[in-house]
Amino acid sequence: MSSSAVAPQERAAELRRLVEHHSHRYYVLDDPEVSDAEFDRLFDELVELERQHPALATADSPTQRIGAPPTESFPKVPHLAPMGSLEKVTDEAGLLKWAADVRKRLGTEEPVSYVTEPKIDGSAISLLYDEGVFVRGATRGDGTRGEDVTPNLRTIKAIPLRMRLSDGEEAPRLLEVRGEVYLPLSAFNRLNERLVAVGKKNAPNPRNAAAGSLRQKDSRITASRELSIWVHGLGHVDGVELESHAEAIEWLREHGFRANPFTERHDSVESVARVCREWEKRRVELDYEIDGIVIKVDSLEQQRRLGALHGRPRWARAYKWAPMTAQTKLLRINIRVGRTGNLNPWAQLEPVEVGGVTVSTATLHNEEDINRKDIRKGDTVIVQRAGDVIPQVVGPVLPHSKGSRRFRMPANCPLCDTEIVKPEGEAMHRCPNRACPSRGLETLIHWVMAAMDIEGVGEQFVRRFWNEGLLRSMPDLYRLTSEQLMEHEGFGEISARKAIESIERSKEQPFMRVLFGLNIPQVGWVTAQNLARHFGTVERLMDASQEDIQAVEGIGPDRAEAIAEWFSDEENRGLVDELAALGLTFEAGEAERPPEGPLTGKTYVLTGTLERWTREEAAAALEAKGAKVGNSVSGKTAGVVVGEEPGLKLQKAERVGVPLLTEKEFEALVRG
DNA sequence: CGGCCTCGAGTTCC
DNA sequence: CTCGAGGCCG
Repeated sequence: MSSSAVAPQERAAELRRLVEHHSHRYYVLDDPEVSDAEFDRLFDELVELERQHPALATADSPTQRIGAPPTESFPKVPHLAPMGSLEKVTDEAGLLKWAADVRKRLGTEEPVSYVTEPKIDGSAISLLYDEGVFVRGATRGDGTRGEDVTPNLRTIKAIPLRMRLSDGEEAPRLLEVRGEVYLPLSAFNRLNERLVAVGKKNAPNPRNAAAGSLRQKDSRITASRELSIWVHGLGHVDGVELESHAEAIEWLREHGFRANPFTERHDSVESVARVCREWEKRRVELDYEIDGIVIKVDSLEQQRRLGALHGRPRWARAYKWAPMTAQTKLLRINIRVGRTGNLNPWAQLEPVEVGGVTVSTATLHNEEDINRKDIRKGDTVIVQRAGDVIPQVVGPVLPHSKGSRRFRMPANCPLCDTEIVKPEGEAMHRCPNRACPSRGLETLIHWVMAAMDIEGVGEQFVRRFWNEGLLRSMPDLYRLTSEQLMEHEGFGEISARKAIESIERSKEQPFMRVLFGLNIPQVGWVTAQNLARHFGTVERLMDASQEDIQAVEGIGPDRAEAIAEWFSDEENRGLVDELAALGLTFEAGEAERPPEGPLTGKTYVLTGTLERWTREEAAAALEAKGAKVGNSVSGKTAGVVVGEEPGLKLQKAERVGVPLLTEKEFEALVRG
């Protein structure tokens, strides 16, 4: 039917070659040569041609990746060469011990090279090529037999359906390629968004999502999951002569396979150790999860001599880092009432080690968040440390614990029994009772710790004397005597006097700190400073109208209203008067006037640790020149000072294009 | 009104 | 650190 002069057979072969070529550029090399539209045009033409001439639709045609009918189960198939698992080491000592063992077995005179590659947290698979054509793919299974998931693997575009061969080159009779199928983090996030949008359970982590996607009965679902693959070695091979692992990786690349770009060869174990250390920090840069580094002896001849023990090769090790995520039991969901009256649910967990520390509690933010993730009391949950620091509950490991129910915020405050309110459209529930005991206590802690920074008087001190009934408000603090303290265990004459002295000294703290400590809604550190500077004295602030307040930098109608309302309350006015009578500072001074300097109007951000400066010293030096020190990088940031072990702010700065400063450049800046 | 940016509030461990 | 939300600018 075709009007083309070219025979359909030839045109199909041509199209298949082109589609394969561009697909390889796009999915394996990440370096496309043609537009997506152009690619689609070629692909569509091939589909149409094969529709008209069904005989042309061979199994290795790129059109045959999707559309296999659902299978009932996955048959078990043997691996030609066994898929061993790797012995692991967890620290440098273990690595060096292994290297020493390798040298001993090979003879200490013999040089040994190693190859390192990221250890992908995905699903291990083996791909079988018969005369260069992909015919079967299987999971690891028990190492000798795995599950045949060929239709699903065919949907992964980075897996060549046919090996790339150079002119005249003959494909090996049989070839096994080993690799790790994984779900890129970006695809994982998209998947979870989709699942949640249609009311389905989200996947707990990319590894489970990858394994689950691979075992879908319907390969069309697998096709929608955007899986990819890194290949990292060969199993059984017919007639290919190679001498080293590095050569094998190169050979795989040449034949169309996708091998990880961070595969590196090393001549010393010290160099290997450095890579293991470096990647523990750098792993967040990748769009896939890695949980360690795989180290292999490079020479295949040495590998053969080293052999295996209990199916585990002596010539390779997995250097595994402490996990960033862990599973543990959610014992119960507790409620804390913050200083503003907000109700914060938090998880009491069975203690578990995550990233090197033991975690037993984690915030759960609010009711909506808990139910979006569908976290329930009694569930086994996944815990991770966000940004490597703050523990967070990612989600439940299904199924839920027996008889569990969705979480509901209590109707009444757990501390004062007042009915809880939740403003429409807001995420937080709150206890509206301003006299709620929890708020009083939290306000005092805020005063002592955050605002006044009273040395030797911390949270434990406040809690203790609160419970004794000696401390109910900020003024009470200034009426404490050393005699009263000495009646309590742990306070001698000296420690009691010291505590009272530092409380006394806090009266010298500047106006802005006092304002911050009053716990006025929506007034934090910055707004307190702006208010103090703008009004100068507390009298002027107390008498200001809402419009007056709105004239302050950074304050709009919402904050102005909250502030005006706070100062119109009789109880609050009484508190201010009482504190003023006790001698606290209610007039702006030096602290409220930031120095003018060459850097006025500029904001800098610090990340990592500097050699010769603490964070505070560096911030003070910048502020002395008139600069502000910000916490997050944005397009308006004047520069980011980068120290050792920088955090995510460095990447943000690079992305946004903010200038980076070394410690030297920073010093020149604050000196000049 | 949308999109950035900044600020506030709560947060964990040792 | 992260989230949510208020403020501000175009």
